[in-house]
Order: sequence, then C-alpha cells, then structure tokens
Amino acid sequence: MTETVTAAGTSTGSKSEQAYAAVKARIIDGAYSPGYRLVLAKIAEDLGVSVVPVREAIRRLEAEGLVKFERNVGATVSGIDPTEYLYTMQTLSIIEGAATALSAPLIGEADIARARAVNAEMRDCLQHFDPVRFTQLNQDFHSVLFEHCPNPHILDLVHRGWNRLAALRSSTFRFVPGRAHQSVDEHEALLRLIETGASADDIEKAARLHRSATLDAYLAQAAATDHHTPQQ
Amino acid sequence: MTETVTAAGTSTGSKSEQAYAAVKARIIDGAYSPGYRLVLAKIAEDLGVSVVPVREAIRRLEAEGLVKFERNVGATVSGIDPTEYLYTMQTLSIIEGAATALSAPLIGEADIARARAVNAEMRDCLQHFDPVRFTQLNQDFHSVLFEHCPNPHILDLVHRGWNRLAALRSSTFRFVPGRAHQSVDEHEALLRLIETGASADDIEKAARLHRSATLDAYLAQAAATDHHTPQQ
DNA sequence: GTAATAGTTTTCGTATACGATTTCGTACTC
DNA sequence: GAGTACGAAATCGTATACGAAAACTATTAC
Repeated sequence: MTETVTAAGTSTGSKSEQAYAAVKARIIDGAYSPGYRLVLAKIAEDLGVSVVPVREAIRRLEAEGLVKFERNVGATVSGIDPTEYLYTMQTLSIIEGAATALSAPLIGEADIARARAVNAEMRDCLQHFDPVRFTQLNQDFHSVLFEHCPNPHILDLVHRGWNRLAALRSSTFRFVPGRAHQSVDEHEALLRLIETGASADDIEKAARLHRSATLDAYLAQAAATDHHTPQQ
Repeated sequence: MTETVTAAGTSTGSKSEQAYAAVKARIIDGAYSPGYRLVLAKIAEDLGVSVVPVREAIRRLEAEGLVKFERNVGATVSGIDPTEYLYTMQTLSIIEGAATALSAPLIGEADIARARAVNAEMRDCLQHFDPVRFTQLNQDFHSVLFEHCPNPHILDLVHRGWNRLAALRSSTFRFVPGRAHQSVDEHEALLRLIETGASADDIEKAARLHRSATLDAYLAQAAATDHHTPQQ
C-alpha cells in the first residue's frame, strides 16, 4: 500500500528511518545543499509521513553533524565553512590512520588485489577526467582497507566523517587534478606497506599523511584562488 | 511557574533538553545501571513531561552510545560488555592522544601549574583511598590538557568517550590501586613532555599509552579474577 | 510434564492538534 | 525618510490519542 518510495530503496519499515535515509541521501547527493532550510512540515509532506518521525530524523542528522539545528527556529543543512572542513579532515586523518593501522594485520592478499584493481580504475578516471566516479572509487578503495577494522566504534567514526565530507564536497569543494594523481600513488605506497607487513606505526603515519595531504592541497588552492568564504 | 526541577539544575527550557540531561545524568551517576529498561511512559511521568520529548532524549543518548535501542521493543542502558569497554578505551586512546598533541603547543605555564595541583591532590586521594574523588580529579586533569584543543570535533569525541566510560565504570569496572599510582606518575611525565616542548609525536604516543595502560590493567585484572561476564 | 497456541497486556510508533515562539511585513511616529 | 512598534503568518515544541507490534500468560493438547 503506501510504502512511500524513498530516495534509495530503504524500506526498513520505520517511518523515522525512512525519513532519516531520505533526507540524508538528499544532503549527501547535494539535492539539499548547505544552508538549505529544512522545514519539518514540508519534508513530512514530501515523504508522506507526519512531522514527528521527520523531526526525529533531523535531530539524528544533527548529531552526525550534517544539519545545524536552532531552537524554535529550525534546521539548515550544515557545511560550507572552510573551518569546518579543516576540522573534519583533521579528525578524519587521525581516525583513518588508526583504522588503517588496526585493519592492516587482517588484510589478506585477496583484499590487496581488489584494492589494486580499484586503484587502477582510479588511474583510468584521471585520464578520462571523471571526478564523480573517482570519488566513488576512492571510497571503495578505503572501504577495502577498513572493512576488517576490528573496532566498530572507529569504523563508525570513519563513516560519519565520510558523510560530512560528501555533504561538503558535493557543493563547495572542487576536484584538484594534481592532488588526485598524487593520491593514487599514495594508495599504491600504502598497499605496499601493508603487504610487506610494515609496523603499525608506519602504516598509521602513511594513512594519516594521505588524508592530510588532501587537506593541504585544498588549503593551498583556497589560498591561491583567494577563495572568498561563502558566508553561512 | 512549573519549571520542573530536573536532577541537576538544567533549566535550559526545552523539555526535550531537560529529559536528555536528566536521563544522561542518571545513567552516568549509576542510578540507571547497564541493562536497565528505559520505559518511555514511565520516564515521562517521572519527569512530568509527555513521551515525545523523552523519546527524543533517548534517541539522542543512543547516538552517543549510552543506551541501546531496539525497534518496537524499547531502550536499555548500554554497557557492561567488556568488549564494548575495550572498543571505547581503544578509541579514546587514539582520540585523547591526538587531542593532547594538538593542545600541547597551546598549553601555558598557568595550565601546567593547575594540572600539577590537581595531580598532587590525586596523590592524596590514593593515600585516603577516595576513588570517587580520584576519578573526578582525573577528569579535571585531562580537562586542563584538552581545554585548548583547537579542534572542537575532536574535543567532542573525547567528551563522548568519557561519558561512555562514566556509565560503564560506575557500575561494573573496579578501581585498580596499582594502576592508579602508575597513572599519576604518567601524568607528571606528560606534563614534563609538554613543558619541555617535546615533539607532537612523542606527546601523542605518551598520551595514548597512558590510556592504553589503563585498558591493559583492566584486562589483566579481568583475566586474573576470571571475571565472569555479566550477561545482558 | 512439555510444547504449542490463543488471548491479554505492555510498550512502542506516529498522526493529529494546539499553544508558544520567532519572523516577517506593514503601518505609524519622529 | 528612517526607525520602531504592532499584528499576522510561519514554524517549532509538545501533549494527547490511537493503531501496531512485541512480550507475557494462561490454557489446552499431546
């Protein structure tokens, strides 16, 4: 009957869950861009549910940092702020570094091979200039590394960071070709470290630097183009 | 008028906020111990509000890992599980390590002096065997170190970890005197590293180890006393 | 005595409704 | 003409109510 077809095929049953997934998807894919005003009643109508589950969904998204909520005023899609980007990237570099180091001993040859295949495809994307697919593959690559992470809390933090980035990137942050080439090389170097059984410390440092370098590239570009801060 | 006096003097106005603060406080101070069944209607009545804001509060606490929520069944105070403790401590060691390293350059002489005073009082607590105050001072000590942390996301993660631990510790995990002495010494060592301007890397390692050592002490004790896992 | 089942109770999930708060527009005054 | 005050509209926050799902209990069949 009703079974409102939410963005992705999320038929978990709970209206609240549906609303959460739908709004989250729209934020991440950029349909709701940063600053967008999320009006409960409007979203509720769009999704064919009442405001209560929508409110719950919004607050959950707030806890994940995807929306900003103001008492008696309403919710807006968060993001934009370069400072926020810096915070997120810095946190992510730490978390991903740890996640990679913890996962490394559990990564087998098959995983390495799969990661290499993904990385090769990323190189292709650079030839054909396909930044969207590149970004997707980049996630796939890191997913291979992290899927064995023995600490679910850390894995959860990684995913949260990714979601934030996805929301930010989809609207404000540009693709930096020079950095992308370097990134692919760093992936290969990481894989070599892992398969040669490098120390956890070395792997962590490399993984951290991988993320930090992307941040630095962004900062450099921002400075170079005299990036005018889009205000909230 | 009404202004329901919630547990702590939390008169933020919003019922949802009140419920959140009240339930959180009860979990952390142990009034609601792990496994305790959180029935919406009952809590709502206790607090003198309706179920809607209580539900919102509970879900917020779920996002922070303090309660476990099951669809159509209800919420229980999470915790107990030693595995969960391990995950939390491991994550915290990483986050605190980074937080300390990032804060270090911003810590001044006054902060160091304050931290030393707290640490001295911790030593006293060991003489008089006052584990409750010791735990409080321990938080104070680390607060001094972290309060200058330039990345609010990381600081937030630290606080979340502490809350989880508080909820766990208050009911299940025991005070380990031997470890406590060592902990105080490590604090002093950390302060020396910071005031001598050691490298961020060294500070991070030391801070991480400080937390890891506590985890190890727990694991050793658990193994020694053949700690029988209290089931959910 | 045990297991399956039907009925009852508890508790959750969400729709609806209404009071409270903010915001926006308009008119009025200086 | 600019600023302020007042009123209307929009939106949030929460109480209440009811349907749905799960858990519990008692009963019956084997």
